[in-house]
Amino acid sequence: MPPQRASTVAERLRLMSGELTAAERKLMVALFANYPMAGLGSITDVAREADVSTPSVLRLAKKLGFSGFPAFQEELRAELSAQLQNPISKHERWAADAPDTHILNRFATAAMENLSGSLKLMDHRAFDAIAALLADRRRTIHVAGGRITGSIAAYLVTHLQMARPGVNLVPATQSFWPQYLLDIGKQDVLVFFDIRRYDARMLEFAASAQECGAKIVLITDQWISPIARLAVHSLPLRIEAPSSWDSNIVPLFVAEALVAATVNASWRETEARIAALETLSDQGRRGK
Amino acid sequence: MPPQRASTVAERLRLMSGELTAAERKLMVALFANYPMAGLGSITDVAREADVSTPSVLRLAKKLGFSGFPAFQEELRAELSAQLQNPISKHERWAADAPDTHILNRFATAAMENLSGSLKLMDHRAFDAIAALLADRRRTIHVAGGRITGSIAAYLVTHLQMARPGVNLVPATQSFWPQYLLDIGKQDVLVFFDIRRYDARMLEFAASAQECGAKIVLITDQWISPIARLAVHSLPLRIEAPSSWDSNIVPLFVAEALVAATVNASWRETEARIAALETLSDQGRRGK
DNA sequence: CTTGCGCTGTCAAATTCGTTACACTGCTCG
DNA sequence: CGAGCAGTGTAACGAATTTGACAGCGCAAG
Repeated sequence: MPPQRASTVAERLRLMSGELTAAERKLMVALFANYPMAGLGSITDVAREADVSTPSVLRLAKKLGFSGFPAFQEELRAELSAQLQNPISKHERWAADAPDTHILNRFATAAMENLSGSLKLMDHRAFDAIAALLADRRRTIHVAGGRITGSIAAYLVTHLQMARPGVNLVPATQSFWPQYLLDIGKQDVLVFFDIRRYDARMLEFAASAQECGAKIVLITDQWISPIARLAVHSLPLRIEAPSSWDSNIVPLFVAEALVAATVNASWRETEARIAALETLSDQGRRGK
Repeated sequence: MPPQRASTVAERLRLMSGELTAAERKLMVALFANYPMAGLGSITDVAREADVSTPSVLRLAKKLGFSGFPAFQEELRAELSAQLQNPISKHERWAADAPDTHILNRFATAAMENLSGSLKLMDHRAFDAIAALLADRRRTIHVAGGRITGSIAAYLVTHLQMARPGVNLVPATQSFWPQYLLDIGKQDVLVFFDIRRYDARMLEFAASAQECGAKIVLITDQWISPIARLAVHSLPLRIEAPSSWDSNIVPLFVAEALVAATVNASWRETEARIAALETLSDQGRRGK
């Protein structure tokens, strides 16, 4: 086990720099030349880079207190990893005065990790392409969700309807689906929310819709719904939660961001619509 | 030599994400969880981290166009090295390769600020008290939302119904409200989602419900709905978004956290219910 | 000049790693 | 319902790495 005094390998090396032999100093110089990347190859690579023999590298590692070269290397990786890690891990206190184990704080941590994890996983060009589809007024939009995700789908529809005409929510009742398919045209866009416990019926529905010529867009979890095979664009999201069920915060996030992107993409047409909606709402309010 | 089309391994993975198998997706998720460090251990480590077998890692590497795992790893190291020398990498990146001004990144920043701001604003004892009310099976729960927040209310109802009996969604159609009031009893709990553009009708409804003896719980924004005067507990949340409309991510967050807290508070009773639900779902699936 | 000590590189053993071959599982299609 | 297939894991092989042992070299002290 490495000593606890100096936290990093670099620090430990500097502390010991007085007691290093010639070969070890060559190694140190080579390592600092681009730290810590230079230490991440095989022991052979490191030795050749510093122009010393392989055992010299091993001897240095042991001198620094590691059990062997792999242990040394793992420490380097851990340091680098910590350095790269998102500052999210900076334990910024969440709910004031509540313990870290409080459900609010645990959920907050999970939500943050899901969000940043999803964004790393996500292809932003797919996102942009979806927004462009949604902004295309020649296309009719249909949004479908399952038992749980139905609320998210409804949320997306509510907002999209404020931004553009021709937006429909696919009914939750599955027996309506066959007749609903009748209204799906060649240029239509179908947005599916499908997260695990994937619904086999929804897959069938997607297949039928695709045969009608509709474009399929999928918002799913990291394990990816089978509908992905039919979709022109898929967004895999992280949805883990410290709970009996999954978290739909990130799907909602995506829905909101898609609406905003859609509005941006067709601002000229949307502007007037939003203004008209405002007027109508005010009238409705005053009228009562 | 790897193909030149996509410059980074991450990019290549995203391009191929549609053609990945289940094990390969697990690897992708694990790799992105801390990219690219997660790929720098031995092939055994990488496999264990993603919970797949060693050959699956190798297969993915070959699928991406590398001659073998070492070639794949060397590419990752090269990327990391380049990234470390560029000061750009200091920017904690959200969506990979997307500019900071991309709507996804702006929304992500807003979501984080809303969440941490809400938690600092929130009284966690009020939260716990609400959870205790929701967990009390002697009380019937009613959840109401407005035009926008209706979806969030529906989401809360869907989940609460899985955890306990006696949970109702107040219908969105306002003309049903008078008759709905008939069913509200003395010990009932009414959860309102009311964020700005507060609905005057909802305030009236809340007042009537309170006169029936129901306990009012309010989830609102930082400007606080007038219903707060009637409520036994209020949770003010931050909901700003870089968009024409407000963000309901934090309200959804609260809904999910409340469900989890409710489940925790009455686990003994809930456990059996969840198990029964599982059984019924499976039967329903197999039965069809 | 010689002796002894410490450092370093060469070599080979042991272990771990990367890779290939094969068998099993679950799904799709006839 | 059975055959075929894609996908996955287990197990064995070969390759590379890591590590220990040993011998040569240089330096310093006697």
